[in-house]
Amino acid sequence: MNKVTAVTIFESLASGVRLEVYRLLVRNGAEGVVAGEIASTLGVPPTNLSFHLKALTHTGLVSVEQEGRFQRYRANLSMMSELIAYLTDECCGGNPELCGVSVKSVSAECACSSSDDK
Amino acid sequence: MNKVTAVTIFESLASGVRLEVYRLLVRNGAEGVVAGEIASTLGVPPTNLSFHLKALTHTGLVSVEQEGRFQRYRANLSMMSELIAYLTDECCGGNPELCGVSVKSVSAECACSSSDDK
DNA sequence: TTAATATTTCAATAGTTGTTGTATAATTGA
DNA sequence: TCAATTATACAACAACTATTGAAATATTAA
Repeated sequence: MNKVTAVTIFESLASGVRLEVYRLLVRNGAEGVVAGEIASTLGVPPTNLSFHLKALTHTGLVSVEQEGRFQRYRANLSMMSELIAYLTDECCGGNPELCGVSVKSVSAECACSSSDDK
Repeated sequence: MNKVTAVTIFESLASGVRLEVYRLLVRNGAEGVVAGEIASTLGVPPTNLSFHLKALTHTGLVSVEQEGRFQRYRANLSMMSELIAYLTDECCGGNPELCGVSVKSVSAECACSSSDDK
């Protein structure tokens, strides 16, 4: 994780629409959600949603897979783990355990994001 | 943690300058850093730094304490813990342990942020 | 092939954010 | 008190972001 990537991730989530999209995808885990369903669930016009989904996929925070004429989106949780590590790994001069924030890395077998971890 | 607060925190960190400030404060833990030292360490003009510090303190991500004519800033790590919890607590329909991301809450005795946890 | 569905791209516009210099406020030491 | 130091507030401008509707692209079904 580097500064530019971290800033881009924060920009990705610094929008009410994108934050709701991300959380919806986190809740739906490996199953993911297709674009039209995201739009109807959140009440966001498809044009606008597409704009925000593009921002989220561009950072890698969300992945997309074509499924016939649908686009299925999923949250990429390992990116979030890396981000948290970046924010805390130098805490107190390199002793993150003192800070009360810990992160386990996402394993390949993770029930929540396995189909999404390539 | 609610949506508006979370978006505000992400906005706070969605800037190279603010992210560097935050990480500098995390590294310095309870000791904190005064504004002038932040400015010289990061090479940011005082006027501009003040703008960014205001944004960080406004969200509560950073706290400030007056010390004579200096303003001493510190990272508020408990806010970060809450944010992470907000992002992951409904993962996989309420089973965050499946996601590989865990967060311990910041304790009052935390060596890193104790003088900052009021 | 044609029509319908799902999604994205484009262009226009409104609003927001970041940067700078100058001016101001607050604290300290002589 | 006065001058020096530290930091913030304000105003102006450039740059970026979000939203919308209309048009385009891609897939499926008839």
